[in-house]
Amino acid sequence: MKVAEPTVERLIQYYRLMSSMKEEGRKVVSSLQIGEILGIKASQVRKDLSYFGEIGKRGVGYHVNRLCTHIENILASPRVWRVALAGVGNLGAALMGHAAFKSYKFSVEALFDVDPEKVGRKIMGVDCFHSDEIARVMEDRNIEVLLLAVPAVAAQSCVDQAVRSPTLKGILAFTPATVIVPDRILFYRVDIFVELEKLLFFLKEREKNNFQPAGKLI
Amino acid sequence: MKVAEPTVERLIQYYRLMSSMKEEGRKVVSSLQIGEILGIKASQVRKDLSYFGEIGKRGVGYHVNRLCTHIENILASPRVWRVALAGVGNLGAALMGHAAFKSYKFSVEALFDVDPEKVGRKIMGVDCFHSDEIARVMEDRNIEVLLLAVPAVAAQSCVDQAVRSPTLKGILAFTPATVIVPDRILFYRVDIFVELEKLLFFLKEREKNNFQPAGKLI
DNA sequence: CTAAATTTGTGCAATAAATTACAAATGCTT
DNA sequence: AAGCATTTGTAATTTATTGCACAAATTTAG
Repeated sequence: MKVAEPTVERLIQYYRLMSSMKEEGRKVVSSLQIGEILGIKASQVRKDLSYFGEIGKRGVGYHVNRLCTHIENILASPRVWRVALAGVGNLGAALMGHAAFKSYKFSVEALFDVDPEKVGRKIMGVDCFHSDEIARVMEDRNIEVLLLAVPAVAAQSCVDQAVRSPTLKGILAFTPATVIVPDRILFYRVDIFVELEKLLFFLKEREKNNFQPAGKLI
Repeated sequence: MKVAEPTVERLIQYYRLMSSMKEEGRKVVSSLQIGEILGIKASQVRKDLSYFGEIGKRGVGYHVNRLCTHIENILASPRVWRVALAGVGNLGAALMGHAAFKSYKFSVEALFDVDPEKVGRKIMGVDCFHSDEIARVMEDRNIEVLLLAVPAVAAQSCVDQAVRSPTLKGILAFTPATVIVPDRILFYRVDIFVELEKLLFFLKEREKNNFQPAGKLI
């Protein structure tokens, strides 16, 4: 039973929404209401939510607490993933400091940087090593996931080192650089500049057509 | 003639690759080679590139300089977009400091923050205003695009202010918060934590199936 | 208790995107 | 100059994703 990527993405959104509704004390919600808030068609919401079994109640809607727990189970981790962050510049710091970064799904077990000011110290409670030690430390500390927040020029060399550790399973990269990664490693990318380019491109298209061809909502 | 989003995304990748090949002095490249580097099927590359007219040469491949200019024209801006950045924390600073952020396609005309240390000063040459002034300043300075790098709790209020300016056309948000945006505004989102959740989810799925069902490459 | 109003779950249709397969064009080799 | 090896462009097909429409379940009102 495999789940499509767009479905997982929406499940995460539903989960966030249910969490906040739970806090507000809301008890029940319909697919139409979920859809309106998130900019998704109600039928899509129902299809996504029913994929893992009947969880709603006909004529009523979805029970917020129940749905929340349900999605939590679907998205649950089998264990706490061991993560390392390479690049403790502004972006890395932004990540570390972000509330959403404190998750029970993973723990940050090592940092890497080339700045002598940072190497050898603990930053926010985590040991920072020199980037030359990525392979060794990742294996020693049994790191499964690498978050790559280094400058574009350093990206490939960090990846090359990281994949030498047999413990590595996935990489999430925040760099516009093209990197080569072996098939056995799951690779995801967050590319701010691609998104910005896309926004400007479709802004131009809208202007050309002189008005709005219904872009993305939320 | 409308262009699909996945196509635009790949065009941006092709453009980056061609730029770097151009610098390396490479003259010719085939769809197969492009595809291997970027993790895209050669046929997909050809379909994307031929969409705007025949640009390659059969039996030979694509001329790097020519292809570079070609894609540049497709992605070109009609003018320099006027952009503002709300939230000059770590993430905002990371953006401002990034090499890829210096583009001839847009110029940053205003910053917004609530920190009294920053408000009223120039940061990297750009005036920083208090977030309460978003609506006024955006209209005064004719800002068309807002980059939203504020904490989740502040996101909706910033958007509400920004959409009051009739000059606003698009928003790129870096927040996991759900925000309501009117249809006339083009809205894009970069959500690091959704990507991280997706990575962990599919890592779990791989493990469950005991081995790799060919994930995303690059 | 019956009828009307909601709202889910889901088979089927429609749309979007990726892949295949191959003719046409080009260059290289002999 | 003829034949072979490349490589593009694209029509046709396949796969993926979304949207529609309606039966089934539930609640509310009279």
